[in-house]
Amino acid sequence: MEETEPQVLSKQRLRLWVRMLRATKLIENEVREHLRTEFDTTLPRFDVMAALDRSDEGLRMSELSQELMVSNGNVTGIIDRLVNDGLVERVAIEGDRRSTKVRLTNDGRTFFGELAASHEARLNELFADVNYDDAAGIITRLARVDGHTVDDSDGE
Amino acid sequence: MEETEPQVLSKQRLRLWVRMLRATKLIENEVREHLRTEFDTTLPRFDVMAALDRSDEGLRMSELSQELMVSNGNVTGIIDRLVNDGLVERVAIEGDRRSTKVRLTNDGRTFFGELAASHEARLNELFADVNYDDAAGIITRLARVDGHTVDDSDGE
DNA sequence: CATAGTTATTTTAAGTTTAAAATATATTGC
DNA sequence: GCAATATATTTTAAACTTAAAATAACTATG
Repeated sequence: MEETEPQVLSKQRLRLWVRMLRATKLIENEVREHLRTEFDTTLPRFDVMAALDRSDEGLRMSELSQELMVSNGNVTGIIDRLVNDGLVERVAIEGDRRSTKVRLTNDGRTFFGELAASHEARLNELFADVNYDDAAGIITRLARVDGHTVDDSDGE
Repeated sequence: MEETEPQVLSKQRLRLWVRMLRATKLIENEVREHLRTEFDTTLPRFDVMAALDRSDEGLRMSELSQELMVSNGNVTGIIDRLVNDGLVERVAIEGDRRSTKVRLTNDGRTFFGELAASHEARLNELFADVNYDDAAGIITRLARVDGHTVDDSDGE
């Protein structure tokens, strides 16, 4: 005995997607405003710095764009501006002159430290109505989502 | 007796947010590609048409931007292009010349019909590992998220 | 009915994003 | 070593996005 009404299931999945988009957009807008008003920075810049902060020796541009799931050329412009602001630096890679590693400067790491702490605090407010087990429930179920889409080679 | 480790809860909420972003971005990228390769259109255009399709007499620009949770000026450009493609039309509002309603043309409604069906089918594939109850579980929990953020006047 | 204030939209400037083309460097097969 | 191919990044053109400023039209008040 399997599904009696595949149409119902399909609609339910559509509802799920709309819900995911709505909840994400809502939080995202709040986070964006928080970063703008409190730190005069942007969400894309935050995302890039967060990825770099997670790595010690820095990342290649291609690693960065894969990690963030954005297009290749996109990262270039954001890094350019972060370099310009002195928050990020490009470091030559021994033996491959096509590529450079990109990493946070000391200033960048300090700045991102403040950002991250404040960001976590803000999220903690926004998710005030979601307790530990609620979060665990969503996390577990969402994990089921992203296994089915791309040929993701790195098992991060 | 309340929380023993608020720090742990805060971290959990941060993990939840990262998960939500990741899952959403993953699906979004797939949907974007689907719309591009199959219908030569974009996700923003789809979102606008979807909102218009849900209303019979059309929406004002401000209603549209609220519905989609994007900035005011953003919608202008997308509508301009959809009008240019003959999928959307602007209709004067009796008694208020500041504003016009925007609605799908017949062509637009037909085109969106195909889009929507194919979109639902694609989502159904992407969420293949999420059954009805999984979806219900996420939907319920995510609903708890977006009640706590904005001063949302319309109780949709 | 004129002025002040409000509301609805568009325009603007800067930044982000994508997909595709171009550039530069490595690697592989002769 | 040289040509062909592959890899890594940047550049480009078009679209999208935001926040803020500008424009236009409505509403209320005197």
